[in-house]
Amino acid sequence: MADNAEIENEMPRAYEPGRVEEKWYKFWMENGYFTPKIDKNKKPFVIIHPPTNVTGELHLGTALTATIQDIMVRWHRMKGEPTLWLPGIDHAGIATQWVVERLLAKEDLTRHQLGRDKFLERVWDWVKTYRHTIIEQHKRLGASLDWTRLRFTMDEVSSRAVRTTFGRLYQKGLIYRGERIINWCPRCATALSDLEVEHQDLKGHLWYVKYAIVGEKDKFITVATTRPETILGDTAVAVNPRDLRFKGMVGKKVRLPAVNREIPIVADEVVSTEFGTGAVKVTPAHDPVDFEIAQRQKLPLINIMKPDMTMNENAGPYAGMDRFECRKAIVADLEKEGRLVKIEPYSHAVGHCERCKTIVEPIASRQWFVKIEPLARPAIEAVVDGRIKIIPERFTKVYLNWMENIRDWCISRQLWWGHRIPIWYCRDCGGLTVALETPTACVKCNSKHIEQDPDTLDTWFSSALWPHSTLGWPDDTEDLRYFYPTSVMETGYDILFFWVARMIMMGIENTGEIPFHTVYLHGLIRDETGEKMSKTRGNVIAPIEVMEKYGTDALRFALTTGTSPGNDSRLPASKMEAGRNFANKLWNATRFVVRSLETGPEGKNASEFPPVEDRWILSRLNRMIDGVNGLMEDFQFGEAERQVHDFLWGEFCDWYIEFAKIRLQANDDSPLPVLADVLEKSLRMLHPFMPFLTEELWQNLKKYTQKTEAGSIMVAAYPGADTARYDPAAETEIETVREIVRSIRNVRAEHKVESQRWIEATVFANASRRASLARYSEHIRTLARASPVIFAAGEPEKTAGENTLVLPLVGATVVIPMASMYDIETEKKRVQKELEQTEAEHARLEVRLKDEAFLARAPQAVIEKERQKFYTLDEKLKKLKQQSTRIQEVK
RNA sequence: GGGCGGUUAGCUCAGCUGGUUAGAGCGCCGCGUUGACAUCGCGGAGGUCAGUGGUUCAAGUCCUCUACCGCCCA
Repeated sequence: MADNAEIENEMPRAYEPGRVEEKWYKFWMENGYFTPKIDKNKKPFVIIHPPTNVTGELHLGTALTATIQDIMVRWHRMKGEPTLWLPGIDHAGIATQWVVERLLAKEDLTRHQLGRDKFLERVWDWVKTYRHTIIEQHKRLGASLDWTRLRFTMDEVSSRAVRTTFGRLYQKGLIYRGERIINWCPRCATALSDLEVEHQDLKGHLWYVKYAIVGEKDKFITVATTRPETILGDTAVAVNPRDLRFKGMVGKKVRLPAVNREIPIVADEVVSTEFGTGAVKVTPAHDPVDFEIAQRQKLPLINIMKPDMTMNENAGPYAGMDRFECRKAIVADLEKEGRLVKIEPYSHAVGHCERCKTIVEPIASRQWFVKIEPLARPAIEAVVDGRIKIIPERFTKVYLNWMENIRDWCISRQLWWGHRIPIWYCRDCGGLTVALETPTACVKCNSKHIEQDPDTLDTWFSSALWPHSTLGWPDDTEDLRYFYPTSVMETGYDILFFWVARMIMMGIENTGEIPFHTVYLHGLIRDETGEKMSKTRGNVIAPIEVMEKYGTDALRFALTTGTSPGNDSRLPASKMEAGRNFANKLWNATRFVVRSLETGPEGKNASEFPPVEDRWILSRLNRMIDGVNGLMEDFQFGEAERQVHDFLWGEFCDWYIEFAKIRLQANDDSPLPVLADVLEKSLRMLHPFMPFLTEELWQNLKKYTQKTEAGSIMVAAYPGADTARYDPAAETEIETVREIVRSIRNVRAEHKVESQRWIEATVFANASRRASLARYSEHIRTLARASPVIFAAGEPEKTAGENTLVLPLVGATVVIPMASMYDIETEKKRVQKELEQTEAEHARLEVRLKDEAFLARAPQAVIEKERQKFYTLDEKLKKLKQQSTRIQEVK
């Protein structure tokens, strides 16, 4: 086993993440732990990392994605499964091209001046730099990705998968070229798919414009529009056939203002009688609904805009104006001509480019589309029949709803950066050649005059293939055979349609199998005030800065602890602090254990009959292990992490270590093996969440415990619960001890006893309990600062002297004679309050236990539990009542 | 217009298939540097679980309706 990572001899007083993180990542890499060994007898666990956008620095969303995936992957790896986590980077067509164009702009250059090839060279340069950054940042996060299998969406293998898929779909008739309404982003100068458009309600106006009816003097029909500039592209006016207001109008013609074109009035079911006047203008080249009307009514399309959204020659006098300028101009003209009937304020949803937020223009254009319905059908089935499970479950409905109403996918982009469409047009015969390898001649006529389609494919086309293309598809590789179908697809719920849905469709289409059996969707990270983080808002937290300030494990802890799948979460600094504090707490607990082991070798004095506290912590440990394993299986990582945290801090540190100190200080080494064992197992439990810290501590501990062969905690076994260690008797007993200690601490605090002062305590309990509790007199003495601690039999209320505090507990009664610190008023209040609380609960239980329905219908175990509770409470209540009466007499 | 989620302590959130006196972190109040840890310890205050009606022996948890906030789709 490699042993090239150094542990410092002396552990510093505080955890310093900066000193250990890099060292361990290097150690893991050098030992090849991230690369799985293919073992045909074992079922692998596989996560294909959804490719990270190459334009960005690591942001919190990617940090969260990586952290959750790393948790799953490290956990499965520790369970001994061959585990593959495959990293990927996405070329991000539009975003990357934009970034590089902006860089060029600083040199006063455009991509057109540079030319396609030179431009692509520049993009590649840029991509290489940022690809490196992203990789380094993932390493910094501790992500145990198999870097030997790193893939980029534009590399050789992925590109071949893209071309192959395109070719197959084309041959099957599922890819076609057609003139349809697409979303045009004038800023990006490309078509977008429907998914890449964000709808936003904008306050605008509704203009009522009257069109003159041809051949009928002074007769008009009035239409309402939110976009008067599109009047120039109208090819009809449409009304609902059942709308009596327009009876007799259908078939007549109207004359368009501004361009003086004659267009028909048509009847179409789709027209709402509620909207505007009931008559709408039809601009088929600039509106999806109008486009459909035009298809049905056989109306011509008139495109009135150029790609940069200035008006073209069809706009007549308005040619050359920008679309918004044109709107103003045309409204002014209509007004002048008296054609404007009225203007109403009106808000409506306007599409914006998801990338650059520019208002998109719906425009009829010739583009490539995927006929999606045949692909969607099997993808729907896979989820409906449960082969693919979505977590959290509620997103199943969202997925199905989208899938069932899916529309054809516009896949061509007027970009240079991306997978160029593998279609060649023949200048001679007009035929199309679709090819895997760049062809030299037309397949139809063998002409050499062929030219490749200038456009590229939607970036999401290549990411849709990701789960199989990364494993070598279309080749029949060993990786593909062994690792596909993969296990889990983990990503944010905002990517459900972009990635997950399309991966399922394409995975099934290309391989005949589902790409993964589980989809795990996490929520979005918001800032302290609940706002979505964005560069424009300036509220972005850089993960690197957080890692530098608090440590990587603290960030991972903050991102995941106590969160639940699919729910958004906020990330205030206090959460990072909590992570850092926990790391430091654990560091110091380990430091204590390690130091103790240095002086007393482990196991030397291991007792054959371990003290109850040892049995207690082992019982608690195994219950925690059992609970955590169950939660992990159930994908409840946030809750699992919280339970490890609570056990380590609240039980191991707060109580067991304190108990252990008592024996250690008496030169009894017997707690050492328990300290080491519980800590070591807990570290393993925590490792998937906080990998750096746990490795550093585990290696420190390992010097004194030779139990494991593993060279690293990340390949040590994930603990399973040893139910033989469950020990209810020990748990009850220690709970009583803790209760006694807490009760004494409580009165000390309430009565403001000086911390240095020792107070007497007498513990009353029944004989058997007394015998076991007596062993804890030293514990109670030390932890509650009580001395002497006396154990007594009999009725505390009778035995106790006048000037005493009586603290009735569930397992015992503590009596404290403390005349010196006695504050009768405080004590009266305390007793009164406790009496009230106990009475309320007592009454509640009494009612329940008298309820025949409860006795008849509740399970026996529940009834018995409630009855026990009632008895102990009843006893406590009696004691409290006596105490209350007694205390009222004291002046 | 259709759908989904949220509403639990001052703040941010857990609370799985209904069953201890509803938890955590932060904040707040009081005390405290005894050899793991002040990035800490001990104690405490603080909640009619948004409202309404119902199912049940039993509801924060299941169902109905309502209000407010947020998101997705059209």
